[in-house]
Amino acid sequence: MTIEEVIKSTVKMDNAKKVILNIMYTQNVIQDHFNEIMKPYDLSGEQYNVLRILRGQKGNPANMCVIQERMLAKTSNTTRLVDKLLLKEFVTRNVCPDNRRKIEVSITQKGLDVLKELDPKVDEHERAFAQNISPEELELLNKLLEKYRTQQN
Amino acid sequence: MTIEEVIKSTVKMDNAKKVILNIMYTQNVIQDHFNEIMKPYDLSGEQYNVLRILRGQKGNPANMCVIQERMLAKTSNTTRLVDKLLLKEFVTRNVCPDNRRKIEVSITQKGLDVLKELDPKVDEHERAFAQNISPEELELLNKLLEKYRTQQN
DNA sequence: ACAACACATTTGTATATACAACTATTAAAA
DNA sequence: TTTTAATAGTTGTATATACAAATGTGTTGT
Repeated sequence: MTIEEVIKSTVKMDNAKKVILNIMYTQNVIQDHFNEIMKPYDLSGEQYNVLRILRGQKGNPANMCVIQERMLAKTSNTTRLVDKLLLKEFVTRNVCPDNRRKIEVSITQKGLDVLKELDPKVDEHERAFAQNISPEELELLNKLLEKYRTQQN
Repeated sequence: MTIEEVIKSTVKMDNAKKVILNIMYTQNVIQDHFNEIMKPYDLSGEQYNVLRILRGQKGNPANMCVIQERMLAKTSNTTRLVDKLLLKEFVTRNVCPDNRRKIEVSITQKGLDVLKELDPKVDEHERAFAQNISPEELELLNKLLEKYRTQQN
């Protein structure tokens, strides 16, 4: 399905506009698919993302600002995401003893367990899309996207 | 900047995962840039999108479900987006005389004026990203994205 | 020591997304 | 004709995004 078909556009668009719409729409499709996976676990995509970052810390706690800078959506509100994860007992939150401005967030065993259960489903989600194109095209797509979003002043 | 640098990942990711993150992140970058343009006009990206669809009707009103199906985010709440546009007097809303379940939404002159003022800025926004890659690469990117999101059962 | 500033995080407010439940209207079936 | 079902849109609730203001803590300069 072309992007024109998706938005039922009758007029011809140039490629610059089409790429923007294609990226926006593809992101929507991916996110909807991902949310379907998370739904039975009562986790949002961004909550999952925070858990994944915490697991990546390999036992060390992470400050709020560390979590923030590793997230895709740079403006999301880490405090409130962590609040939700706390309620589900997937993380712990403590004031940093060295610097009382900082907060140490750690993933709990319960959080690790849910991630482990999700791992194969997330892998499958990633592979499902990737299988639509060849490995060479996959690599090309990565390169093009990285080049596309980098302002060449 | 590669996607690994963006999310400060230390571990190696495979291309399937990288493409997903690249698409999600690129969409974020585009959207942030677009929101910057809309900000002085007190319009959100989705509100702009609704106005653009209404202009595309060329004088004819659009039902709520027509607007809905032409939007990128298929789950967004058209009622409330139109509410906001009504307050700004960018659209009108009337019950359809032939079928009282339906609503006819039309863009006002004030709405058309603000779109006209935005047109060059939106064009410039689209071109700014497109200029980072060649016209051939732009076309290839479109093809790859369309292929990528289409399940080949 | 104290003021001024920087830093880390939280809180408030508006908007948007996700999705289910609800209302009103029209169409179809019995 | 009455019931049932389908359609179009609205409303409610929870979560997330966007961004500014506020809070509390640490650091630096005088």
